[in-house]
Parts: sequence; structure tokens; C-alpha cells
Amino acid sequence: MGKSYNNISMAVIRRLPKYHRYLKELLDKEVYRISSKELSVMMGFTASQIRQDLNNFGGFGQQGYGYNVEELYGEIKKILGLNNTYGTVIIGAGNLGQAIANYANFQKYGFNLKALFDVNPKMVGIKISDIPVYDVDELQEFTAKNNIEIGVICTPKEFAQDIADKLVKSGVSSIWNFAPVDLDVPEDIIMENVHLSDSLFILSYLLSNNNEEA
Amino acid sequence: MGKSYNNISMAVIRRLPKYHRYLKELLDKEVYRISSKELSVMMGFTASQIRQDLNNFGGFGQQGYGYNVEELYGEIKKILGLNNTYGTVIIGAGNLGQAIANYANFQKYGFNLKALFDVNPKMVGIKISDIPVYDVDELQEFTAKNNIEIGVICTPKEFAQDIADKLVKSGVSSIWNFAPVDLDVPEDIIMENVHLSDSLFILSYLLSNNNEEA
DNA sequence: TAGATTGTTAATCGATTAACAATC
DNA sequence: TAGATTGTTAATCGATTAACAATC
Repeated sequence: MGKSYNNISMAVIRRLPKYHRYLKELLDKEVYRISSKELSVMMGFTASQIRQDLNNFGGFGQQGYGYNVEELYGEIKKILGLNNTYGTVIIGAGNLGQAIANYANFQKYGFNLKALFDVNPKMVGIKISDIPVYDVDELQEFTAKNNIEIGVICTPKEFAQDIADKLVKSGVSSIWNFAPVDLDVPEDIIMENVHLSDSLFILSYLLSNNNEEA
Repeated sequence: MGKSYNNISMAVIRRLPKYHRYLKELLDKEVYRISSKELSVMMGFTASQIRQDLNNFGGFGQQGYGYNVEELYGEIKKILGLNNTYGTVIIGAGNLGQAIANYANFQKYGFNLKALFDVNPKMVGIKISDIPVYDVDELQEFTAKNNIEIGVICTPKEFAQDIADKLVKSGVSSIWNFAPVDLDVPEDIIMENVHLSDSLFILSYLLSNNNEEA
């Protein structure tokens, strides 16, 4: 099952996927060895921060040498839990739900998409990337029966809380929420939000306040 | 043109859209007055942090009373630059590009979508939410001529850097990037990333390391 | 071995929280 | 006026950076 880490700060955790991305890229370029200094130039973190971050999880480097890219990539992948598989469903088969369903990489990293759900009768019954779309009325039963761990909410915001409640009742352990609201769930449920409009509004802020220094 | 703020920490800026959301919600519920204490309960920030955050931009409250919701909402909206309008284009008219084009709220907040661009000849010429889809070859000319300030990149990651280069050359001041890569742009270009897979990987991390305290 | 670079401790910096005088 | 709650300063906490001994 691999080691399990606690008390790692969210600041560190939120940097892990970036390490994963850059190490993958290095591996694709057949770079097999890298120092924290070199990585720092590529990634825009300090070398010190990189060494601190990695040492939260173990000593993956070697003095005088640096890090073995392949090994480190493997470790980060393991730490991120990408060697596991997770039963996943998407609720809301509109453009956003379809975009996620079609993103093949997610399947590759163990997110095993089992079904989409929608209210639109025209969608129900069709397949998207080979995954069936069911009526949202069947969500609870399907989720409970099929060992679903991740529910992805791609509905309009009005329905998001209701869907979240149903997901929780049928036993999911986590929700990936794209609706532009904060959802109320028991505290043992893992909630990761993607608030697109928040992101756009930050862009807007920076755009309208970008007068450099005096 | 409104005031312009500098030296505000990104930690504060990234909280602003959440204030905007909650104040909008209060306004819709016809709540006209709120204290930092009450807001703190709703939003999960400390009352102290809320007062600190808001005071970066001015004293919007009144001792002994709290904040006028309508006024504060208006101020936050102004601070976020949501009273301006921004010429916007989307590159990549696949599911994700379409999802963004269809999200009516963005138009409402001043993001004036002028065109989508795609390489797929089947897409070129059609309209999405009344917005035309052009061939990506026309991107530079269109962007330069139509005063576009925001380019939204919804292409596969292989094309993202090339598109970013073209956007920069034709004069956009900011990029909203959905491709799962970090793009290289001049430092005066504002870049806001939405790395969906990073977010999913964080969910995965939390899922595979969620053994509570010992 | 000498040079390089890690792992790790200590110092610094920044962000959050607490406290309270000002004042509505 | 008395009570409430802000704006703001001071204290604390946490995260980042610097430094360097350990060691490959």
C-alpha cells in the first residue's frame, strides 16, 4: 500500500504535482540525473525549497550527485497516490463533464471513470469516450454498488449541494467540485475545488491593477 | 478608472473572489449588514483576517455596526476589476473551450468574448453561443485588430506555447491557460493557470494519505 | 582525494491571529 | 450613554531561505 504521510503542510502538497510534471518532462527528454540547483532554474523554486520539500518524504538524493530522475519521478508518483486506482463518476455531462471524460490522461493515472450522469434525457443512454451516461436518478444506487471513491461535480451551481449530499450518502470518500460554490460535506470527505470564475477574477484583478512600481 | 493597488500579497488577492461570492449570496438573500464575525462563520476565515484583508483596500466598515453588504460587494467588485470590460478570445474550441464560451456569467462580468479559434475545419465557420469560430491561422491578425486583452488557451499542451507566443506578439496583456504546462512569456504578461490535473493529483494525494492522527 | 551536492539545522521573512483603543 | 465592532498595532505562528557539516 505504500507509506502514508501526515502533517505535511498544504503548501508543500500543492507543489507536488508540479514536481511530477517537470520530472516526467525530464524523463521524456532522457535526462537521468538532476540537482536541486538545476531543478530550481527550471521550476522557479529555490534549490533550498526543493530539498526541503523532498525531504518531507524521504532522502531521495545522494550527496555530490543529485537526484536520479527516474527514481524521484517514481517516488513522487507513489506519494501522489497515482499507483492506486479510483472508481470515479462524473455528474453533469455538459461540455465540462465531457471535457474531463475525454481527457485520456486521467484514465492513465488510475482514475477509473465508470459512468457519467445527467438530467437531460437526450444525453441519457449515449456514450462519451466509451463511458455510458445514465440518468441522474440512478446516481446513488450506481455509486454505492460500484465502489466509487471520487465524484466529479460538473453541474450548475444550483444542483451541486444536492449532488454532493447524494454522493456522500452513497459512500464516496472525495469530491472534485467544479461548481462555483463551496459545498457542505462531513469533515472526513476530501473536497478539492476548481473554481474557474475565481481564477478568472484573479486575472481580472491583476489586469486592472498592474501598474508596476510607481 | 478607479484606484489601483500594489504590494498586496497574493495570499490576500486569492481570497478576494471568495469574498465576492459570499457577498453576492448575502445580497441575493437580502442581508444588508454583516460583521466580520458573522462573515467568519460563513466563510471559514477568522474575523481578524477578514478585517485585515479588507483594510488593505480601505476602511469599508463602521465601528459598532459592521459592513454594509451592498457597499462592500460593490467595492470588491471594483477592486477585482469587474466593472471594466476585456476583449477576450478562446483558442481551442473543443469541450473545454466550449464550456468556457457557454458560461454566461463571464460575459456578465465584462469578459467580452469576441471569437474562438480552432484547427479543426469542421469547427471553423460555426458559432458557439453566438460567437464565431475562426481558423487558428487568423488568430494573430484578429487579436491585433480587435483590441484583445485576454487569450484563453484550451488547446492540447503541445500547441500551447506556440499559441502563447502568437498571443503575446499580437498584443494581449494576459493569458488564462488551461493547458497542463507552464508557459514561457515576457514578465509583463499576466499569466493565470488552471492546471486541472494538478488539482486532481492533489485530490489523489489526500485520498491515499488520509489516515487521521495515528 | 577533491569537488559537488545533499540533508538538516538555524535565521529570516511573511502571513495569520490576538488584542485593544478608537469610535459609531 | 452603553454596547458593539471596526481599524490597526503587536505577538505569534508557519513557511521560506540561508548556511554548512555530512558524505557520496
